[in-house]
Amino acid sequence: MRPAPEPPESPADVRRHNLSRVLRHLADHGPSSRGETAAATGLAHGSLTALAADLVGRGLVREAGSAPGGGRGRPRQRLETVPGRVAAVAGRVTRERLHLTAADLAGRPDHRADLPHATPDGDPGALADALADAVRRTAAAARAARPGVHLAGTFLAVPGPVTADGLVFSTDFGWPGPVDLAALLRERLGGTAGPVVLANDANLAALAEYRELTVRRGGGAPGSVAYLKADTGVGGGLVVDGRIRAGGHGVAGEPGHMPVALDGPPCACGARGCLALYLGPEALTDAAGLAGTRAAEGTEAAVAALGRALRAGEPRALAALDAAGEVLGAAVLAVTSLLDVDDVVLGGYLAEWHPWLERGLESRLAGRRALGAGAAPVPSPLPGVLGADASLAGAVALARQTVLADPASVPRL
Amino acid sequence: MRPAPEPPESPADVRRHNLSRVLRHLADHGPSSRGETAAATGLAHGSLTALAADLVGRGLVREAGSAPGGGRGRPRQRLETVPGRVAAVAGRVTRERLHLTAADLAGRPDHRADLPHATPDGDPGALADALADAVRRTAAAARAARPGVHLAGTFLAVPGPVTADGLVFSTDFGWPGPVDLAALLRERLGGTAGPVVLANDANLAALAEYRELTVRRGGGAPGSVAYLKADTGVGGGLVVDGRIRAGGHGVAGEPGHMPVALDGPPCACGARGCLALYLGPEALTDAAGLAGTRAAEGTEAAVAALGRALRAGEPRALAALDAAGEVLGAAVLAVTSLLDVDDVVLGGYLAEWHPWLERGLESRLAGRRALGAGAAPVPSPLPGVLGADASLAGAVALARQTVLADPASVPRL
DNA sequence: CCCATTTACGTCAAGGGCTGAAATAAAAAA
DNA sequence: TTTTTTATTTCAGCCCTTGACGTAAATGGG
Repeated sequence: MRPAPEPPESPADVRRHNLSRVLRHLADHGPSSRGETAAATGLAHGSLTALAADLVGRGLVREAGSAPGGGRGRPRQRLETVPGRVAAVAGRVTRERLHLTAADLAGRPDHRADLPHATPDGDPGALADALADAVRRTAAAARAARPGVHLAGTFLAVPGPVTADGLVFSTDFGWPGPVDLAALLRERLGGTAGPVVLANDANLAALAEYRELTVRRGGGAPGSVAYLKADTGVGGGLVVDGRIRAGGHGVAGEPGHMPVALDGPPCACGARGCLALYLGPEALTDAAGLAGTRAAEGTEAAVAALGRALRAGEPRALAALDAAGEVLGAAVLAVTSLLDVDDVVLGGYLAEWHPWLERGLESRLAGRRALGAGAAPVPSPLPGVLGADASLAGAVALARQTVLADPASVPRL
Repeated sequence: MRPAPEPPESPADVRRHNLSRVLRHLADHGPSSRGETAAATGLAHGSLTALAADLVGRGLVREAGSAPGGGRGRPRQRLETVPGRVAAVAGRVTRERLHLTAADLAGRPDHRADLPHATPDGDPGALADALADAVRRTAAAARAARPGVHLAGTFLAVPGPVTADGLVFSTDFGWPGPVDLAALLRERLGGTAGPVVLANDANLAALAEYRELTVRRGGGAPGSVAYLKADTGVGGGLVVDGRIRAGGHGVAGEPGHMPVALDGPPCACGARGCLALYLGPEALTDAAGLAGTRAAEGTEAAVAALGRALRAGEPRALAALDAAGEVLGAAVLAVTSLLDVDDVVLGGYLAEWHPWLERGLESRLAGRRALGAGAAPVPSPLPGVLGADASLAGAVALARQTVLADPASVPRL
């Protein structure tokens, strides 16, 4: 693809790396003194003075008084990150709507907008116009609410694969081929609100659930998560060593058309027994006996009806979820065989209906450790906790990651 | 796992990176002048003078006369890598034998040894003793043949997963739990022949086939390959961005127990419809009607018999391979859905019998691009070209990668 | 109340790296 | 032989980290 541009390294890169190292330590481990931070990062004390001064100068870090309960000697001055210094415009674009928010890097959303975009199918320019307008509005609101805030950029979740070059493929928008939506947006925004970054919505949801999981477990080393969701379709994403892995074509971790049954029914994609044929909304609602509802009121209504049926304990619905759990269990085995991830997280209605999937999952995954006592354990899939906002949270997480990776991108005050 | 040691960066790391950048350019693109190299790497001319002098001082690079056919002006002095400056001990350890060789980094093997090791099952110390002895012998031969050669280390392919910490799990050797074989070997070698690096044999085979593929295609940007092999069992490996990805537990890309059939037969691992139940040597020879041969003469003989049957065109053998091709096709779809690799490479008898697998593969993979014109193409699996020596070649490739990543590890002359 | 002790942090010279401009080297053309 | 052209080397300037040393700011004993 790209002609291997891999740039040379310079002293400036060393600085970037070490600034990032210090800022990430403070962000992940809470307030700590210069000395503690130096010890934790392996940097010399002298370097830490300079690095801390740099971060303070950019408004990213501040002194938070002396640490309590010290013994003798000069008390430690604690450093902490400044919550509101940096924000980003985060968004989610769907076929019909634009969800936008300005969030600080802790993830607190603000200035939320949720508007329909009546842009004609297949016209990327019109969508870019609507998006640019909404982004400008959100950015302006964020700037007005917190004067002096640095906007780290515009991070958008889009339905469809995004390549390393930023091209978006999306049949959702009626685009037959690749569209450089980021470039269209940049043209219209002209550098306001910083760089424009697009990513696949399921990948961002994976990142958000990954972050949620690591925060809940108290930080620690970066791990890996495979995310598997179903709502309007079956999708997924992959986070390895804390970073989204989308593959060269942007479709890594997309399990919808992974075959799980050799002699399964034929799929529109040309293969047979694809996962989507078992876990997709059409298949699942039909299996639960809601084909009539689906035909009459649409797929979304049928999914809602299935949810009600499950809570009511209707036998056909329960049986359908049992079967789906088994298929999901097989898919989880395939994922863990190939990817060796620490965790598998479910999203969409797979998360919502996790209690009813557990029996089927268990029947496929129980006893699976038997072979090779020391071999990798197969993680039980965990229900995601972020719901429909996962990809929006993922956009914020990506913004956070971007700033933490290069604190020097934030201007000096 | 590890407590996130991520070290700080210093000017020395810049040097390491840029030395590597220059040496890799020369290794991958053949001889080129300082000016050309500077342009290709993005380094300043002045820096290149110093970097080239450093590499020359370590004996890794030499001047190769002026470039032919220049126009006016001072002719370009070409730089080229020195083939014999660095070698490594590469090896493959199986249940019964030790294969060892000393190879220069271009991959030319030398001083090949292939000896049985009659070490009692389950005794890592005895295996380490035998290995250390063979490694010492090979290293001594390499040093004698080329005085002054730098030995970059000992790189060994082992059957079984290797974790990031170097622990080896191997039921092949009758070890019930993890063994730090590298540490045992280091104790015995005491720094002779450099660092000891262990890696999974299938992962190394994947690396070797990846390198073979990129070299054949004329270099270029690092890509990704999924490797799928069957010989005494079903295994595989994963190379992404030119590097082995083994996952946190060392089992990424191990497809043997990936389920491909929801209602398939039960497997010893506790799951159903595992890939190994269709492509493993027992399953395949039985399907071809060679169960009798297998019972009488063993699995290896049955596999050989199946090879003869295929070449003889026996219908049952051909039918078994057709069916296996279909299963393999489904597995390839699963792999490409989850991993978005550029290529899938087959190894073991899957490579050898590729002609007979093609029909089944084709029937599963043809027309698979239909969905989403711009979506990722599904690559047709390619037969590997390295045969049984793939993992040994992979050990050499890993040695090469290690030296190219840190030329400063080679001492000044 | 003062001072020694202890701990944290700031300062600064030294060492190494990269850059880019100017100087030098080496060949072909005039 | 001189000029022109192109490649490479040299060197001053700047940035980064390190580690020793000095200073700041507390506690506790006399």
